[in-house]
Amino acid sequence: MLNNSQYIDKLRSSGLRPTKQRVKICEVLFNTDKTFHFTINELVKKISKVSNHKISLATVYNTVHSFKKKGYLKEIPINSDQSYFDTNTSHHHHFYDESQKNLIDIDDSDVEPVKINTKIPGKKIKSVEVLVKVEDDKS
Amino acid sequence: MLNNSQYIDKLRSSGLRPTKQRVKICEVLFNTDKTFHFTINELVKKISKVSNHKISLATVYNTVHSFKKKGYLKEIPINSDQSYFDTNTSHHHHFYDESQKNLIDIDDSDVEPVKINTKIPGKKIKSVEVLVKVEDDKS
DNA sequence: TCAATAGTTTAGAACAATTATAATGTAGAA
DNA sequence: TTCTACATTATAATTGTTCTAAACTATTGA
Repeated sequence: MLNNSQYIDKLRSSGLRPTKQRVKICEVLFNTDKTFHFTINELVKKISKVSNHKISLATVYNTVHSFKKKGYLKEIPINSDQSYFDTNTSHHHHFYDESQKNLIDIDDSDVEPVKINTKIPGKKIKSVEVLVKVEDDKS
Repeated sequence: MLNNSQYIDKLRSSGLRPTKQRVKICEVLFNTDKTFHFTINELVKKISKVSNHKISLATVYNTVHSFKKKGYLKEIPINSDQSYFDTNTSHHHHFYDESQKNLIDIDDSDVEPVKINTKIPGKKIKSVEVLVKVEDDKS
């Protein structure tokens, strides 16, 4: 929940020029209490709903990728025809409802720490993500 | 590690006609002690290495999808430009080395049971998969 | 204040993975 | 053997994403 000048500062301080397009995308992504999941397509639609000045698809891709690189967004590992991104960059997990193609956050505190009793020589763990696939309970 | 007539039985018993192509793909996928991970592209290459009668790309896609539906293959949830499949359909997890785009199995016994302390009304858990992303340890 | 320049945006082309199409082929049942 | 439903095939179509190269703009420093 920041205002534009704060987005400008944030962008500048991370080495990204605060262009109109980037600030607009910040507004759409971060001007809310809730974090959310989105695909590029959904983001494009949301932008055009909020703004009358359209941002080109290439710019949306570029911006999402640079925000991901800067750590403002996370990519969620699920198999889908599209990539999902998450404005919640804290450590957490997901339910994925395959029937409705719906993603739901699982708070890190709702998952007991995952203990991995094996390792790969020369590699260190970067992240541990749990994906819980659910389906309709017909019982 | 089955022979062709066993694959034929297996296919027939799951309602899939044992065509030449499906039996050949069974051989390529399951005629080994080790389970492995593959993309459709890699599978196509492997088939053409083993056999001189080529199977069309569409058939490989169709077959992999029907094998997945029958539970002979699992799709591995990672973000990539291609889908990864796994001949190991038992419950297990993965390391993903992003720098080398390399997937490594983690035995279920090497991961302490993942306890999820929340649920979604009306849904039941279908699977719980852990993806551990690793990177080079420069320390 | 005003170029210079390096980073950005853009439309559209290109690309790659996957799916659809529709004609031909084949397994299994009668 | 013949019929029918299911499979395979080559190819076209589709879709998500990346590339390209020209136009644009934020920043620097003269």
